[in-house]
Amino acid sequence: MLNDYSKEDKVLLAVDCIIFGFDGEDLKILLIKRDFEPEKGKWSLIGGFLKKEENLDKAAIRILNHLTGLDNIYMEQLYTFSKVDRDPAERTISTAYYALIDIESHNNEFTNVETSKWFSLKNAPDLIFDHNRMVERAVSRLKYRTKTKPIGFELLPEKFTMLQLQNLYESILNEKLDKRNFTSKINALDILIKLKEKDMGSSKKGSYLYTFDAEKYNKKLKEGFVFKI
Amino acid sequence: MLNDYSKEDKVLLAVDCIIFGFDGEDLKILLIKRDFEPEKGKWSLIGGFLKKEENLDKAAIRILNHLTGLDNIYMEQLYTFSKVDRDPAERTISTAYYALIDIESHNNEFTNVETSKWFSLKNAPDLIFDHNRMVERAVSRLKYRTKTKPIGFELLPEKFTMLQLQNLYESILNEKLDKRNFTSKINALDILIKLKEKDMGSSKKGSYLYTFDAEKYNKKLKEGFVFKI
DNA sequence: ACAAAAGTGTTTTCACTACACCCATGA
DNA sequence: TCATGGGTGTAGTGAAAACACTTTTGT
Repeated sequence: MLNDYSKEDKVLLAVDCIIFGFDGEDLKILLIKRDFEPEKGKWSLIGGFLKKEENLDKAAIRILNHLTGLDNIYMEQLYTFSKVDRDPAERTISTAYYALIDIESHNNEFTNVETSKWFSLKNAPDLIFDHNRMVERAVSRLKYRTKTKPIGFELLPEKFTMLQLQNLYESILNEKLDKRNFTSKINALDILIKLKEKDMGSSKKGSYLYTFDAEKYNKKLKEGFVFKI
Repeated sequence: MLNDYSKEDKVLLAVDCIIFGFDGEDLKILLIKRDFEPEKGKWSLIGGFLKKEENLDKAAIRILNHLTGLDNIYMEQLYTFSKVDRDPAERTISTAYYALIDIESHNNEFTNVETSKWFSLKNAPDLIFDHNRMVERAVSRLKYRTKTKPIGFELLPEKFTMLQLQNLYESILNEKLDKRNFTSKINALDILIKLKEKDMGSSKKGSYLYTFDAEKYNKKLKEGFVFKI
């Protein structure tokens, strides 16, 4: 006996992406103005539909790349949203992914999408469908992840100052941190390389630049190291 | 302009359930022997397909109820698995849910499914498709949740002893805990009611029974209390 | 010389860990 | 009376939090 799959309902499976960015000040998300019905003209996450011959991770990468031109971006599956009437036009299920990108380094690559815009999380507009809930869930996942994995660096340029890193963590966790405690905690992790180079942009004295040492981090992981902030 | 949803691929969306139970000794999962092709005769999670007019949570509840008769069970969405050839018979996506049930109290309700069986996690058989990966992910989610939410109580009878609770945490976290430290940590949480009643089954002295005080817990939550073990 | 941001240590506090003996009871 | 599991407290250790002054340099 073969189970009769053919009797079962098939559905459209969408993928929506919450794209986080950081400009040194605020945590931001990238939104687009929808240029088709339903909800034309309202702000929305970028999204698309899963194709039969790809898996969800691939679909998310494709959709992100298609709308932003970006490649090689940190992405993670978040949750699958399935309220029956979530899309008034048609029964769709949506698997949400979130992505972390460094705004500064990729600023010029966005020219092909005139309708997209970065919003500070705090004053982002209302979104279509259940996209607000998706963003909420993404934010809380991001909080958790940054405490337990070094994914924060995905949001920063390759070289960054300790203060930028602290600002990033403060934006994500939405709380003030103590400068000395933060610095010594990060230094204790021993996964950054302190460069000879200084960033002279923000002060007369200048502040040292750091990079994330992925190789060292992975080596430490294998030895049982646990990232924790 | 309307986006042309009709050009997009539709897929079968399955729901698979990892059902955890606890018998006072070991953490267990409920599996069924598949009685249809493909993979007939092999062990598998219980599953079914999403129907057009229900959301995933409802589908998971329906599937669990249909195969076990159980109702009012803690369930949580885990992850959506989408490898292209995960089901050799047909392109399906599967959203996994995990459920927590108290084996003792529901032991008799399983009579309608002769092909289902509880397995200790440690010596569970190999499962079909990507179900092993689903179980792995469920176990690690369960570990995290039990540390940060009082969901462990879902796996115990309404009344339980401190030792049962400790055994449960030891099974889930897969490590030995210190009896005195565990007891005082739990007592410090102040979310259990110590009953006058004793369980005389396991010793001559008898051990006090407790129940989870959901009302108190919710009240404390509102006041900013953070559950942490 | 002074303004403005960078950089740096110590003390206190609190949570977590390790650890061992008496109690109550049924047989 | 003794064997069995139940129940309980304290001291020590280590991580996190609180906290302020000196350095550098461009203007």
